[in-house]
Amino acid sequence: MFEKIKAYHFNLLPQLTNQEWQAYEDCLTVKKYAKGELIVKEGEICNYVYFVNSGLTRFYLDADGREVSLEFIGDNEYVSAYESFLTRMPACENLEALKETELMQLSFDDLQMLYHLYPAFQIIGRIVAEQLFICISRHSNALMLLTPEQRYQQLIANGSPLLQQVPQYMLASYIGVTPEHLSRIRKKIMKPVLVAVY
Amino acid sequence: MFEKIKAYHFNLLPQLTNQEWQAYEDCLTVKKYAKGELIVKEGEICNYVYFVNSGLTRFYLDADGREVSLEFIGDNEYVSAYESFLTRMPACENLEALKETELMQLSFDDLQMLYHLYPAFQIIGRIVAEQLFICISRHSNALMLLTPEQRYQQLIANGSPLLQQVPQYMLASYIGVTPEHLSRIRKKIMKPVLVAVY
DNA sequence: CGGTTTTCTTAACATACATCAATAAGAAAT
DNA sequence: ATTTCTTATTGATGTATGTTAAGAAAACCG
Repeated sequence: MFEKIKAYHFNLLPQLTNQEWQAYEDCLTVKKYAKGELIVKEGEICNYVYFVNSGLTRFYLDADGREVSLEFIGDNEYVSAYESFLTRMPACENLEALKETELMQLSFDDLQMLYHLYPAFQIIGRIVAEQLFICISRHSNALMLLTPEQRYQQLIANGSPLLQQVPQYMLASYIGVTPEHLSRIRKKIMKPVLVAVY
Repeated sequence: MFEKIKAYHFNLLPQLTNQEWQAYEDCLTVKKYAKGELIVKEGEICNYVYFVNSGLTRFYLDADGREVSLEFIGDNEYVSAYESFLTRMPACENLEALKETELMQLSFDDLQMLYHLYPAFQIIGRIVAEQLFICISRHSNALMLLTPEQRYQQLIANGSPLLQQVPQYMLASYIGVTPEHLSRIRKKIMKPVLVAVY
């Protein structure tokens, strides 16, 4: 039950002592979500940080019906509506299970308790926040710098597993276009520049 | 010399003891930059976190000549090419003084020393990273959700001081359009919808 | 398996934005 | 004050992307 999250933390600094790890395990509980279920709902305060044991999740914003996908998070990663979690204010994004998904959850109160009892968790909390900052900062830079077509090309170039696992209309909003336009982009990429030289 | 940064930290949790504050002050040094000078150059490792005593700075990416403005940071705020600072890898963004600017700088090594000696700095480091995450996460969401015109309207609605202090062509790249197009957006906003009802 | 729903593609047309070029308006320098 | 450089505006034109609508393909379900 704890193998995956333990393996994840084994690669993290600082390493936890047995006592710290035991305290951490005691705070974790398992949750299962069916395909399509919402893990975090817009408008509600997010009370947990989740570790994805198995499955796939999607963050998205809902602009009166138009769903804008922000991020897809799968196996062996932490996920949370972290802004809401930190500020204790209602979340503006939704977190959805894209398929049968198993999570380990850690509550806000338990985390504060760990911060208070063990300085090592303070350091981990700092490093996690720093990593999150780096991820989203890169993502944000890509949004400013690249066209939607270039962002799609990057998914291909990186061999992103999202291309297999995520429906195209969600990828479309992720790269910032309509599903119709992504379809055009794909067509264009498949039949590359054919200049009529004969 | 330390009034502004001290006032800033007075509103932060946790409060520093006199000893901690003294240790912090001992690490800070003042730097002045002239208008147009680069504080952090793309390709170089950023070795400092800066507190802006006075002046105005701009982050931007350089896509072969086309400058894309990411953020403007002025008086009484911390600023750094934080990804580069954290990872010790070359920065991909430039940080420029938009006018005569005075900064207080804290080096990477000194910060590690403070982290090591005083747990309070660990907590501050965590909270700072969390705040940064929140800021950029909101910015990133706005990029996905709003049109350039709506982003400009937001600047107006928030009474953003950037409208006065930053040249329009920099604001244009900040909201994601060309200077020509921002000019047209402004024109359209000034002469609002005139439907011919007579 | 057949039917139903969801997802993907295609086309025609509309709109937002980029590009290029010219000019005008301001700011800085001499 | 005159010149020079930078910044802002405007118009003409091109391209990328959105919208609407229809049909095709794929996934799901009884």
